[in-house]
Amino acid sequence: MVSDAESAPVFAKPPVTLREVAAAAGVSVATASKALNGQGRMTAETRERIRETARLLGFRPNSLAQSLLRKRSFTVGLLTNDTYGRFSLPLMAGVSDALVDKGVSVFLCNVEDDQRLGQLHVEAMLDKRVDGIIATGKRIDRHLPVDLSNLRIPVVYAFTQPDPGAVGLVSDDAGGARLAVEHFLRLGRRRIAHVTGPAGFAVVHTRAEAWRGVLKENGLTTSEPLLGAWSEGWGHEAVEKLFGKAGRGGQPDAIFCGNDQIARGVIDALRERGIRVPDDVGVIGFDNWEIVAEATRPPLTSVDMNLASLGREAGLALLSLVDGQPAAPGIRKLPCRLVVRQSCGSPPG
Amino acid sequence: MVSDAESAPVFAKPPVTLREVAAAAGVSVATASKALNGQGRMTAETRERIRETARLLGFRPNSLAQSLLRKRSFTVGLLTNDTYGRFSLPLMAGVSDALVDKGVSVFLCNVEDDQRLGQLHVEAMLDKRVDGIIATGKRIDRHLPVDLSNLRIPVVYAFTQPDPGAVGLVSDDAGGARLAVEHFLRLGRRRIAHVTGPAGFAVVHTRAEAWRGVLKENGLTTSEPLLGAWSEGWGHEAVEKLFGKAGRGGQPDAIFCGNDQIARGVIDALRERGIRVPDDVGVIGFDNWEIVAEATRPPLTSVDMNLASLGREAGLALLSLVDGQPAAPGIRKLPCRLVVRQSCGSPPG
DNA sequence: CCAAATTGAGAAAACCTTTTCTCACGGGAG
DNA sequence: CTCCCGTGAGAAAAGGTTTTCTCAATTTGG
Repeated sequence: MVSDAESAPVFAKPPVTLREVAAAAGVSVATASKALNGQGRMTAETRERIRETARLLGFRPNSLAQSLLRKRSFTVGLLTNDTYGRFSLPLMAGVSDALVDKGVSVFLCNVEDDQRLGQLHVEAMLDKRVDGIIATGKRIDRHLPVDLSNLRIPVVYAFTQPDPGAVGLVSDDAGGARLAVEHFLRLGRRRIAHVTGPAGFAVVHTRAEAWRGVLKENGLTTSEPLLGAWSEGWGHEAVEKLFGKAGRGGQPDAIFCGNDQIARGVIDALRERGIRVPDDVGVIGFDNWEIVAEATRPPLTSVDMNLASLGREAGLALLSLVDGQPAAPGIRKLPCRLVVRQSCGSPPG
Repeated sequence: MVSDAESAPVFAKPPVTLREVAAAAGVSVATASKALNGQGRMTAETRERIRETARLLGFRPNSLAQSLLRKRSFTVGLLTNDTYGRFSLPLMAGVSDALVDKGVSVFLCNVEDDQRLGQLHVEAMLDKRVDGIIATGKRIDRHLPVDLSNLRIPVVYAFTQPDPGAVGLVSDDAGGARLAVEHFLRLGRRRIAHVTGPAGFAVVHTRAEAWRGVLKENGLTTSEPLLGAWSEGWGHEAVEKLFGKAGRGGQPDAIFCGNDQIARGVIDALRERGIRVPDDVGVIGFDNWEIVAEATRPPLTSVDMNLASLGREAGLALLSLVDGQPAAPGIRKLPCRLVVRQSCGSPPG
């Protein structure tokens, strides 16, 4: 039977301090500290006795005290404005994953697109003496609504526009696009269209350039990319434009889409027109948003930006900056990866 | 012109300390502290002079030192296993949102479904002296892979299975289901089917019970819910089952779906069969996953679990626990909200 | 057997802030 | 003129840990 008196104030007893360990082991705090950290000189027997005592008492050093002294909090801030998006989550997981093993914890700071909120969070992080900051967002070509340029701690930008002279990590969108188009070429497709998002996004142009580049390199005729919205609806419309005038020989046998939602719209529209995917037309998307890619019929081949890796790299980059290792400023691009499902077809052989 | 020597080691200068402020103002640290905190006694003139000095020097108190003394770190941990999911993100945003104004920062800890990782994160949080922990996940009826039952700090569970005797916050799934079914009834629908996820999920039964309950209360005949998967594919199949035998008079005029993906599959399948939505059959989904709900044709009416509010409430609950206010243990259910779009139809009038 | 070197361990300062005491000084009351 | 009290401000301890310095005791070398 558990009494109320027993269960209620269960979180009252304070943690064990080094002083208590020292007392229990019959040594000074200095000796105890050195014993546990493998520092200083003492008999192996003493060291072991202290360690055993600490273990028995469940001693865990107070990070706050350690941080105060060492001027390292083993804490970093993660700033994002991608509240509901799907980009920041894998990225955050990657960051967290890279850092937890080194004993570094991550402050999650959601700043929306709000200056005031950004300011608030940055100040809170600074006050808590974070060792560094990772800035991330939903767009590679936009700044967060905060100024991180004159902080006295290192900053790494991942999947967001870096300040000039700062360290930035982004996905290699051009490379990702090449991956898709070259895959189509290997499968024998020759008339490859590109349906993508609005002109206002930098990645729209990056990917379109790469698409066009691969076609040119292979001596194929190029056309204009179809710019629209990042939506299924636009995918439908685009199919209308591409296949509207029936019977024309110039209709594509492959469509490279700017994201998975567009691709989904494209595939649905093609099916409704009785055009078979992948037999008549192959489709490749971008983002590899699994829940969408796997629900299309057939399942969607898509370019994955490896956001978790990006997050991991960002975490590691920040850490080495914190350790005083100067990092080459500028933007580093991390490779994408093509996840092949069934929407792109199989080799002709 | 900015010289390299100037821009490179920009994060070398240490922050201003209270001691420096005191020196600059010609007082002791004690007086400086009191001046800035509005404590102690001194001439208004002295206080103002110190404040002005602090402002000029850009002094910000070191949270680490404050925490050490006050035994409050103004920091909480947020534990989740929903790495890529869409539930935890709005929830986390809500938590962060509720706490940032009170100067509390949130440690993001992604534990996947990994015991070791969970252990690691909890220990890191404890070492950093978080004031409390919020546990959240992707399923209401599953525990996180960590034992939080004997911590000496308060824990609040949000959208995950709480330990017995703990404080838990979840969405009111039964209420949400009622919202949907009653909406159908108000629109004059009478034969309302229910297509939902696998039997292994508690919410499947909760929502199904509520659905059946509303039908019974209104004297309508009830049937068995169709249990399957949380996927579009299952939505398709379910339509097959419901409308397979053509001509039967008992075919539904409304379908309440267990999530938005199922609803999406249902709507697509209905369209392919030439059944008009919402004219012939109304459809309502669950989760209000906007990116899906808005892409269905027609846009999907759906039950929103108000996850951001849930997160906010969880944050506030934890805070009052931290402040020593005893909270009633047990599970508190927060209301859902029906977001009406076009898939459910309009009133007959 | 003595001086020197080494060893084991503790004292104390430092990190930065808050808070409780203490104290000097000036003014008012008796 | 003395006593007491209120006022303004500083000294010091506390919080938990790390690290440098110091010192006594023991061992080594001559």
